[in-house]
Amino acid sequence: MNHVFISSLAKPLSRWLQAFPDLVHVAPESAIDGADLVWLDAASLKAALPEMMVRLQLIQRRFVVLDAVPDDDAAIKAVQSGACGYAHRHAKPAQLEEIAAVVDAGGLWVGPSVMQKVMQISKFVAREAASVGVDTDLSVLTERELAVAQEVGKGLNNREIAQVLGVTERTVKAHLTVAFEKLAVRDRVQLALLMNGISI
Amino acid sequence: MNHVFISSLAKPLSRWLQAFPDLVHVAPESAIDGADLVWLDAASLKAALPEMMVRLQLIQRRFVVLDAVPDDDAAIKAVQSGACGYAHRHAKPAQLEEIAAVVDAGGLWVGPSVMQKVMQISKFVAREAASVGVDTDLSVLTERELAVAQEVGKGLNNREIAQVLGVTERTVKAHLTVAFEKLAVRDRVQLALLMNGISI
DNA sequence: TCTCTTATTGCCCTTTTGTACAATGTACCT
DNA sequence: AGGTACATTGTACAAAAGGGCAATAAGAGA
Repeated sequence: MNHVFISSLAKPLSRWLQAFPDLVHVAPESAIDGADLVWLDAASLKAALPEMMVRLQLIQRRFVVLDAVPDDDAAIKAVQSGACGYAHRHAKPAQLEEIAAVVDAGGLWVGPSVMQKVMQISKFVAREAASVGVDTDLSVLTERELAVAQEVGKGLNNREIAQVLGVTERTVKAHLTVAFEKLAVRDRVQLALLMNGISI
Repeated sequence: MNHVFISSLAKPLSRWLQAFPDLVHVAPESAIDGADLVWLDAASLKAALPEMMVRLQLIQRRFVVLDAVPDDDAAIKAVQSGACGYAHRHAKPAQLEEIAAVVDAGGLWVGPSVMQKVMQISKFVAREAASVGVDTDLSVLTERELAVAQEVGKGLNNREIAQVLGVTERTVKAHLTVAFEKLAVRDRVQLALLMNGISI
């Protein structure tokens, strides 16, 4: 994993180096090509932070904000600006690695108190956001289960799916039974809707 | 680390065992003394889950909720009830281990979809213009046929639709038969997609 | 009044779906 | 070599969906 730390410091904190010996440390104006994860040092970036976050969000780059003060409100603001994590800049190397692992797995890392506040905010929006269609985690499905599910999403019946995939109808049913359980839907109608990004 | 899995299953899922070979698997009524981390299988615990969470929160025991449903509302609710994590019960062993590590480090673990919703809070308003949808000619349907079709579009089955509309299942079928013919679709799956603006 | 449409439901039937309980074979990993 | 996940298929069964035939009822209109 490729870590890029952005700060106005002369050199990165030793803790950062300890966690990621191969990290790249750059100034605010520098390019960040090829970075898997960007770490922003809010304490030294100061006023440049918001603009920096907007830029990273636009190019869909995952980033974590490191702050001198564990301020919940700042954390929420960071997450709303697209941050995948918010932590103390003096966090222990082990914790930094932890955060990197979580973010790499597609997760969001913030402290417990912050998370509760974030949850409060998102509670109201959750339903509406769901109606827009948030990506479902289809990675739980195997290749064949996914293939069958996609055909269901097109409106095909079992016989047609069997024909398309070159298997028997029984096999199609077997994949569907597992897919229903994994995606927690009741039947093919709900699966079809799910596959088209429609929340049930 | 001492893992205790609570479920109503006869034996733990193989994925759990793979992640934690030394796990302890117990029934809902059992004691959980000496557990470092408790995993609750929401899918099998069902209605007993909320009470279980309250109990664990009271004794300050760290716990993670495993659900068959990737439901973000449930995730938020779980965290608000004191859960340190919320994940899919079919999550891969590596992910379960990661969650355990995060929680052990005092963190909170939620999945990508919850994160996405949180991030979409600010963006949501801008996206409403995009939801226009292709207008199918639904005017050929009578009032009741349309009502039934709309419920199908939500993923309900005939019994539920009958209940909602206050008629018998037979009546629902009758309306559906006509609706299929008028809209030139074969079955309820295709109708459900059609009602959601998805071309077949 | 008589007709037409729509809504409703029953009985009975076929087809489709969905599951339970297996078994077989392959690939991969420890 | 043994374990596990995955894909595949079988038989058998239960549930749901779908439809044919037919009857009743309400409302709108010629």
